[in-house]
Amino acid sequence: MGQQRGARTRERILEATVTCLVEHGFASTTMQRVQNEAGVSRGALVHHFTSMDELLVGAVHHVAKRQLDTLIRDTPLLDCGTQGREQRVWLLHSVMSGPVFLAGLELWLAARTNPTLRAALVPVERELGHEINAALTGEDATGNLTRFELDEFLVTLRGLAITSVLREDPRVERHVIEDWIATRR
Amino acid sequence: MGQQRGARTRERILEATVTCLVEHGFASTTMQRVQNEAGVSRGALVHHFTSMDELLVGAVHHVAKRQLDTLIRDTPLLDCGTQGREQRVWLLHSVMSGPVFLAGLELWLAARTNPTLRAALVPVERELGHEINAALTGEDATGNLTRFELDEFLVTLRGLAITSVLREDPRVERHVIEDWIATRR
DNA sequence: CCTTAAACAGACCGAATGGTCTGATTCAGG
DNA sequence: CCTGAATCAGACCATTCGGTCTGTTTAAGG
Repeated sequence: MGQQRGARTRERILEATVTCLVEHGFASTTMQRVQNEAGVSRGALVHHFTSMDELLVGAVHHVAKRQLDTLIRDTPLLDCGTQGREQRVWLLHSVMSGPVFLAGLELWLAARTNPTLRAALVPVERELGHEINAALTGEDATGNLTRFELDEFLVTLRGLAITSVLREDPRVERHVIEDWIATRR
Repeated sequence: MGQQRGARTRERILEATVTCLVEHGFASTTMQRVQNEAGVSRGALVHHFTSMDELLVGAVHHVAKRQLDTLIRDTPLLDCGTQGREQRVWLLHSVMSGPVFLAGLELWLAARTNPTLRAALVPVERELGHEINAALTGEDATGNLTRFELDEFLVTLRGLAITSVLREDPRVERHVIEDWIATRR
């Protein structure tokens, strides 16, 4: 059972990192804040992540894992046909929104000017993209999206996320998504 | 003539701030870096912007001004009809991309967790939105966009910006925009 | 039980940060 | 020319940062 102890505090730390990213933003996510939020000592934090960059890389993987989890959890529920098509769109929206995605967004933008973070985020995001692609696109099952539709809709979802950062307006969000569905039927 | 001296260094500082935001990101945009980039002393920097928040608020206005400048510079060149419609889309794209917009994006996301920055950015962005709205939408001139189309396209542009942060792929960008034009004609 | 390595606690450090303070310099108005 | 406000220069400071280090606890294997 003791095998789990280290893994559990590691999880606590990563979860605390996500919380800090969401509540304080990337610039104010410090080791001090993370260890306070996680309720661990400096020694524990440093034992699992020897540097700040390493912690952030860990957060990248953690966020991707969380997103992938919700994806594979809800994928089996999808129908076929037009109805399933809408379900896919809203499933994507659920994966690409909420606190976890917000933390990912902070990391995403920070990765632009942080080489280490970028080197970690690019392949992770690529793989997540592949998973999404495998789950929601294809020509066999009716209701699936095309590859381009997927990429395009991901762009829209990112735009919605960054937009709603300053203006919290669920109606516009809903409207844009419904219009996206309507225009490519 | 001396009236201009202060204004000129102030401009240098703001321009340096934008440069730092683009090259190092929000988290690594420090007063030290800004004064080095601007080539001014700490005294000069502090004289014009008494705090970091004030500097960032100044940067917000500066970025908005720069964007508005390119907008009103190119607006008179617009045609009417279908052709003008495409021109409007690409004009919007030129306003919502490039280094200046990237700096704005850093400020935008940082404003989420920085109350001072948020309080400054929200009204500025609203006014810029009004200017864009007045210039490119309406029912009188053929080729103009509807209000909703504008909001929707701005979402797409923000999504493209955040997407191309990690994957620099002009073809996808171009493809998405052209598809946007094609689907709502 | 005993040993050993993993896991953790917390004091400590140099560097960097935002911000203050005292002077020097510039320059417009009288 | 003189005066005073605006502008700038740069030393200085308290705090916080990421990171190191030493010592203690925990728990698994022999």
